[in-house]
Amino acid sequence: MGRGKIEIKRIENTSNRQVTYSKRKNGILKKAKEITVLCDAQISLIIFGSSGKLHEYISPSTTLIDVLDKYQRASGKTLWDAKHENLSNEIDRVKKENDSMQIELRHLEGEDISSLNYKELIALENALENGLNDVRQKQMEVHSMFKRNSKILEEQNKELNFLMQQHLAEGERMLGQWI
Amino acid sequence: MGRGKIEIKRIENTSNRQVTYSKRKNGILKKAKEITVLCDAQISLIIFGSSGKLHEYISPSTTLIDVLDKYQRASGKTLWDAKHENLSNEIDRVKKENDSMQIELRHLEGEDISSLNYKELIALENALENGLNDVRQKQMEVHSMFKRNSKILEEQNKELNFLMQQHLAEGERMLGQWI
DNA sequence: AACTATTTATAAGA
DNA sequence: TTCTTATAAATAGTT
Repeated sequence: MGRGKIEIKRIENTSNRQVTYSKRKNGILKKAKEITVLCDAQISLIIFGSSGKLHEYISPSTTLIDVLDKYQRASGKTLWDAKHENLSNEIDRVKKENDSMQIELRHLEGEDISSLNYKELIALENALENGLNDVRQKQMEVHSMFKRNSKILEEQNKELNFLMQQHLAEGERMLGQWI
Repeated sequence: MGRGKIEIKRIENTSNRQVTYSKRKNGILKKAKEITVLCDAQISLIIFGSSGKLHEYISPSTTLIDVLDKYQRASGKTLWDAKHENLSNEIDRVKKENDSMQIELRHLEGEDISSLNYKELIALENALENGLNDVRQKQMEVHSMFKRNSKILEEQNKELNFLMQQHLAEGERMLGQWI
């Protein structure tokens, strides 16, 4: 149907392929319209060119969803449910991720640690100590900043000396409990 | 395209209409196949004749679901029903939960704490200290258990006394840095 | 984007 | 339905 006969195989020349696509796309859309009018068929035609551009035809007085519903009933294949299952699986996956994070969080917050063995307990302690060190270092950085700019450092120093005494006493007390 | 030209309007004669449907249905299916091969287009064609019989063509190496997914993305139209929307929403919700837990975890592990303000830093420190206390208390419980059953307690005690001296010295050192 | 020689699809008939 | 065939329609290659 043209100056020459062509084989039905991929057209390698890109611009040729695009021109042919454009022509035949119009052709098939026209055919789709004609068959719906002539034979009152119900039709859904969705085309993506290699560029990814969408072209569609849905017969009038219906919707794609109607066609797909009818398709499911007629073919016995499931469309929504298959999609549905994929989503459910993703939810399960994310929820499991969630649960394990929740457990880790609870452990870091000191809850449910009875279930841990000694090795896990040590690892948890290390994680907490590291975290605490980082936080305290950060606090110290913040504090240094204040220090440079503050005139009331002396007052604070006094108070902190007092607190230090308490800390030391507390340290003594805790050390007594250590074993 | 035939012995005579026909108007594109419904063919009233039923058997004529069915014959034409059958011919044109084959024609459009052939056209659909050809355009996918020639232009590597992705295509979904679903036809219901007036008798209700289903005919379809889906381009090879894809599925109707793939095409419909792509269709949704390209057209912005929603095909999946409310059930789907609910599931999608749940995924979003759970993923958000996930993200905030992840952030919290990272903070407890001492990462990304630069973004916290001082108040948040204090709260984090408290959380970590509480966690650490709980963990250490648990460790102490474990230790007590050992203690009751162990003969080498004396040796450990000596070592711990030594460690205590270091701890106190360290406490002094840290307190010096505190301001 | 038009043109046109050919191929292809198909309407009508058998 | 299927085959045949005259004719309409689609389109490949060209400009």
